[in-house]
Amino acid sequence: MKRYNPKELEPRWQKTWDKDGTYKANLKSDKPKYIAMSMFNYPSGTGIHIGHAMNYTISDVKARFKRQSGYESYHPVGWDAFGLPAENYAIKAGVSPSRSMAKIIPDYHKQYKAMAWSNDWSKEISTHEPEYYKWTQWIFSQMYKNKLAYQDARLQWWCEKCQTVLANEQVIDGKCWRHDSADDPLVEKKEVKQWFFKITDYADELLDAIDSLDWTDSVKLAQKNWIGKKTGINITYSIEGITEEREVTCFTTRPDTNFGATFIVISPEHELAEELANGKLAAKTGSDMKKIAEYIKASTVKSEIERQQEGRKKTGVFTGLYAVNQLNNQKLPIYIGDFVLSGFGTGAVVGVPGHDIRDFEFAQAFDLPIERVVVGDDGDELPITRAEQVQEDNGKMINSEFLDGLHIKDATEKMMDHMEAKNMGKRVVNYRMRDWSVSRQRYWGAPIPIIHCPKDGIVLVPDEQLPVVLPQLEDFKPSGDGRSALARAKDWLSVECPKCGGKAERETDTLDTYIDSSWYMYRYFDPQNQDKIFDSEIVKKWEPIDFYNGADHATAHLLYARFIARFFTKLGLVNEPEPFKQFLFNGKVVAQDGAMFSKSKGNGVDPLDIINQGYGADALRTYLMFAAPLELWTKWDPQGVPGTYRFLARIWNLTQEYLSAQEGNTEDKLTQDIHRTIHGMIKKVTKDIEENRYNTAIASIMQAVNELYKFKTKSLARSDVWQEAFEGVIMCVAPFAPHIADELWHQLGYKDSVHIDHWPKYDDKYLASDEITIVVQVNGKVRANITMPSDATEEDIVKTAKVNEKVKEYLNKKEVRKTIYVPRKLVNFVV
RNA sequence: GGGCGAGUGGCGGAACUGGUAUACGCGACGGACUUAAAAUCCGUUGCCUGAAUAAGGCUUGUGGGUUCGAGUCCCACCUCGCCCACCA
Repeated sequence: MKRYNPKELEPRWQKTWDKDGTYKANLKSDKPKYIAMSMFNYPSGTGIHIGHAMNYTISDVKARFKRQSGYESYHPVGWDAFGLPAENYAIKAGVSPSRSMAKIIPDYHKQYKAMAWSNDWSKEISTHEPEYYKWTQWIFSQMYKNKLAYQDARLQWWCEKCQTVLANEQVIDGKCWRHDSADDPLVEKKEVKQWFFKITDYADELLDAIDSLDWTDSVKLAQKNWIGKKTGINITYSIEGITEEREVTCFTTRPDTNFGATFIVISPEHELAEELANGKLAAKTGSDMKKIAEYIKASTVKSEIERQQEGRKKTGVFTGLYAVNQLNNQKLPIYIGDFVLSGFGTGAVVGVPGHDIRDFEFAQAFDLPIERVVVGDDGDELPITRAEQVQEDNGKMINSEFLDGLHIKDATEKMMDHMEAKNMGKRVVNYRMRDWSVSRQRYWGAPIPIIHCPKDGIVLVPDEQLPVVLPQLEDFKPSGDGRSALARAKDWLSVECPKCGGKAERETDTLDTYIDSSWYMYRYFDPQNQDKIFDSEIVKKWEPIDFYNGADHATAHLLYARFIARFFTKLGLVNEPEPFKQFLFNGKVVAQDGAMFSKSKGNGVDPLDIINQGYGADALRTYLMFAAPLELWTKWDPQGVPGTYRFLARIWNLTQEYLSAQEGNTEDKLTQDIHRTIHGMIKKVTKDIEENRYNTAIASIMQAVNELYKFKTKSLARSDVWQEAFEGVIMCVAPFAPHIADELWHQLGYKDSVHIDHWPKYDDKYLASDEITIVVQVNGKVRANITMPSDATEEDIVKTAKVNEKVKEYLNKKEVRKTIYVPRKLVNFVV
């Protein structure tokens, strides 16, 4: 008998599939289409790790399942090759990033193939190739032409180590996401001229569509929070006793509490603050210009993390000015405080210390009055002196004249109506989301296709001159003045202005790599197109992506991709505004102690090691999909792969036994049992894979195999029903363990691959048994099981249950007050 | 601080719309084969009392509730994980 030897058979099948083009997708096929993919990989040079093995196997199983089920199934492959890690690695190693990519990517090919991911290699893409980034640049041009790209000088997060600006989501705990260890520097704010995409124009669209997405709920919620839509009111206050006439406008979502307002705080970046600091304005009674200027300076230098380290201790400075609350003519002193953010709302807030914790803390720090205007569920009406009395998000109004007695929700509406009628304020909507900063001052990215002309200003590179090819440089370190290394590429830099033909200079910023990854799924459908970004006809046939998964990038990447898809619909390039029909936010594999696998900790698990130890990719894939539900984080168990290896070997051994058995008949009872087992398995596996519950799908195959081992002790013969059983098991296990499946499929006599168009069908008629087991309870406790013919009536069942010895004991001649009967399942006697 | 999710054997985890809790796997123990080991196969394995594969009791983080019946539904609390975080 041949032994199960993955080391021999796996490479052999990989070659065969390659040669036969088994996984090549025909995008013009008449079959129904299906595309499953995981977020593409960033080739870092360290190879794939167990986390990649997890991610890509998830979408591969899905793609294989659909391919077997008769779909034209496409499992694409590509590389997110631009970006900082490759560039930093190149700086360190002294090799250009393009050269190191040329070396790294072929290594990845080997690893992907060893894992048996059913990729269509003929359509491979990489974002760093000019053929690809030509179209990334084209997207920028389209944005610019549609007035969705603009340049603006803004305070940006700046990482000293990266020498580049960072998006908000790239700042983690006050540090750069790439440099977040203890000895790394904190990020700073720096004023930089940046290119932006106006994603905020799409905020409502992006928000409204979220509910209808078939995505992991936590991701949908994260997207909603990221957009952060808030409806409120901008209240404008006039300022008293000032040298020039001024107003201050505050945004609030809680105008109902406005009778409790006792002060106003503006952000250090507020223009009023600036005017006070440079002496343009002052209170008639005098403002401490020096103190104000010092405070502003100190707070801009202060990093985010320093502010956090100070906890909630509020700082600020009085301006000498007062605003007037028109509701009750109360004078509200105006402060400058750094807890107020300039980027949200109007950069000014009205302080209601009785009902907002931050305002309360500020009031305590500056000894400002605290008024109660809401009584919460606790009924506490006492003056507010402690923090835990603050913040009633439910309650009724007091001390608020015409609002008294109203619930806060109704009071909010009434106050907004009142303020709008009296011209005190105007309803507004605010978003947390800002425009997408797309400039990076780094070398390894797609150059922004812009030319700066002394005469014509900003000029777009004409489409026919794209791509603007990234020049080969010896030294790609940032230039140090805030510009990328491209600023030193003098030949490249100097260019003829497309408008006037005069001497001009290229833009030296490159595009954020999130743009590369926000449209790559479309390029998969037409990877070689030289004339267009892609053929819309093919894309419209294949969109949306049916299945997408990943363990990271729940907000930024997915939101940007959705934005680009919506932009593409407006350009008529695609039909579907939502690019990903289904998104699964899968869990990660972590070390046994719960720590993340990482190179620096040296606790990584290399999938290739496990394969080469002799367990094979099939056992590894099966273990990863079996260990836990896909959305859960899993701890790596070194005993796990041997376990699934054993399971596959059991299938192998049993099949060998069958193949060397004599031809013969299988008796009816056994035939029935085998049918029930196999068809039950097929039903469960089909449903479970469909619903992304791979762990229980595998469990039910294991269970069926265990059953077959029992059945074979009765009689194992080369009969139709046994043949059907082995084919069923092999087809069901094929998405998880593709090599052993195709090998055994051929041993069973087939000449084609199990992986195309071979998914078993089940028939419910085999699932029915002629006997049913009924649970009998007395007072809700299980006391007996009875076996009844499957056509037994309720009357029969209850009668039989009642006379059961065990049950009789518990009924103990007492009167049965109530009998509950659950059809074909259970009887419960209440005494 | 806010939001979301999860607590089930020694471990990873099953359990459909409330109906036999602990499927499947790992580990452990026992047996068969073997000179021996590995591999393989067959058993046992939630906890407590019991000699018992007799019988009984208990058990899904804790405490209450609804129900004939609760891992599942409701309320309160505890613990852990993830995400966001001075967003007005």
